[in-house]
Amino acid sequence: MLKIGIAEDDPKIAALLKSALEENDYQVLTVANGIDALDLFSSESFNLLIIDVMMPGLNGIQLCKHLRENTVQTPILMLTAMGTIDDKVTGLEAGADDYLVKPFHLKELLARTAALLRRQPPIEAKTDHKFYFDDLVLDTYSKEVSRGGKIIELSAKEFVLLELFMRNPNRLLSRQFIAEQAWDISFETGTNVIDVYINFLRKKIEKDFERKLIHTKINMGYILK
Amino acid sequence: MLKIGIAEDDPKIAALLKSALEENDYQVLTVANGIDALDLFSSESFNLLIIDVMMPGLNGIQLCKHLRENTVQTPILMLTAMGTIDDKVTGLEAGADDYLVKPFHLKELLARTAALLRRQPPIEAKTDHKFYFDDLVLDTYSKEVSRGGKIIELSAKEFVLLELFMRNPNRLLSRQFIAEQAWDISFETGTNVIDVYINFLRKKIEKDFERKLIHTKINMGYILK
DNA sequence: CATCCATTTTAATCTTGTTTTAAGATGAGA
DNA sequence: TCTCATCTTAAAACAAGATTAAAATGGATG
Repeated sequence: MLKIGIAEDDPKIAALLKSALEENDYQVLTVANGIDALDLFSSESFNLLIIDVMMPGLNGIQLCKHLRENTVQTPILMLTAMGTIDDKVTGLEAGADDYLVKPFHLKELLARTAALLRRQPPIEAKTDHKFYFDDLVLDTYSKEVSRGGKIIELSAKEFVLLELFMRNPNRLLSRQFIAEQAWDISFETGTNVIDVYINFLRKKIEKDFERKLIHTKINMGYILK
Repeated sequence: MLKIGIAEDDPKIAALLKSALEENDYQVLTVANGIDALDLFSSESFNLLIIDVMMPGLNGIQLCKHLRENTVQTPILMLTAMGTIDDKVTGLEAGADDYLVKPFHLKELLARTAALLRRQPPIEAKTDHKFYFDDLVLDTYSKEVSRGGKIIELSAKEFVLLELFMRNPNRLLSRQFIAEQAWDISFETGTNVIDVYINFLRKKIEKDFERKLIHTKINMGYILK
């Protein structure tokens, strides 16, 4: 069952929303202020959050920002008071996915709710943006890498580095180039991070496999081939 | 400074994007319809184009196609309305590099913008990184050399030296010139590195083959012919 | 705020191969 | 034949990269 969290300080509106949504077979939890909302929405996982902009303590915008900063990805529907047109911009900027101006018809709320929930599985639709090389697959959306069908766990930096190679197959990449692209350093530092990370990558993507993919060209750089 | 062009007919969204991007130190130019966009994007050069699909006159897909036909290679980020999932496919087919479904988080826009800008044109792969002489091929992209289809492994210095010859076929290269170009030494040192490396090269690229390619001109230098 | 854990970076060592030096051999031209 | 430039080879000097461990960093958690 799909689970919806509501942050709304007006008890009448909160009750109205709750009953309307429950009638449509959603499971609903409500909180009456921003602080409680932050606690609840951060600790439990929801399919959708409905947040009122005007709340005592922590308002909807601030709440929204905090949640996004805590990497909460749940779709957020923002409820704004009429007249505050700029709330739309601010709300979206803070990380909301849609907004609704009060007063609204319950019908519209239900429609938008359904739309947002329907939009959740677009992760499946995002099957593009994959790079293939030999039996290695790198997906820039899910940030997943696999070789021969077997998922390989990479850290952020490891992923960025491998992505660079996958975007430039059969091209020799100098350390200088790699440093600029993956580490944003253009000057000469005495570091050997790149070597270390090449080593990390090799351990993860080559160790248990037959073919080597990342080759060293001494005094030149590395090449994926 | 990196320059971004935006084609968006909704002035509010356009302003929002502009200010967000400018805050991140991009230079931004906006146009409000497809026709103007085609004019501007064709005449001035940008590092990235952000194009809304829905626009009066010329829509984003058409604009994208026209630009690509005019050999504009700039990365394009397409903005599509919610729900029109197929726009994604159409957009990418028309030549866009990425797409973003409205409404979106500014954070995500900025992330994708950065990603697209970081990505350098892999189109480079197609053009002239290859030098040919007789049956010898030198590829500056992969740093590979082959003769008669057979791969030849060269060290960095050997490669640089051969590249010098391949860039100057049928030209007599003095030791002085070679020293300056390949070793960055302009003064007279008592070294014989060049002779030694010519010998290394000959062993690798001539030993197993019929025709000699590097010829000695006593008291003058060497020539590839 | 203190602690934990994973990630990222630095540093040091070891191995390997490249680059350079040096010196004797070869060969071309006078 | 003699001389000098070039070729060849081997060894020395050097630097690059692999690898490992340890230190620093940065979130997450209580």
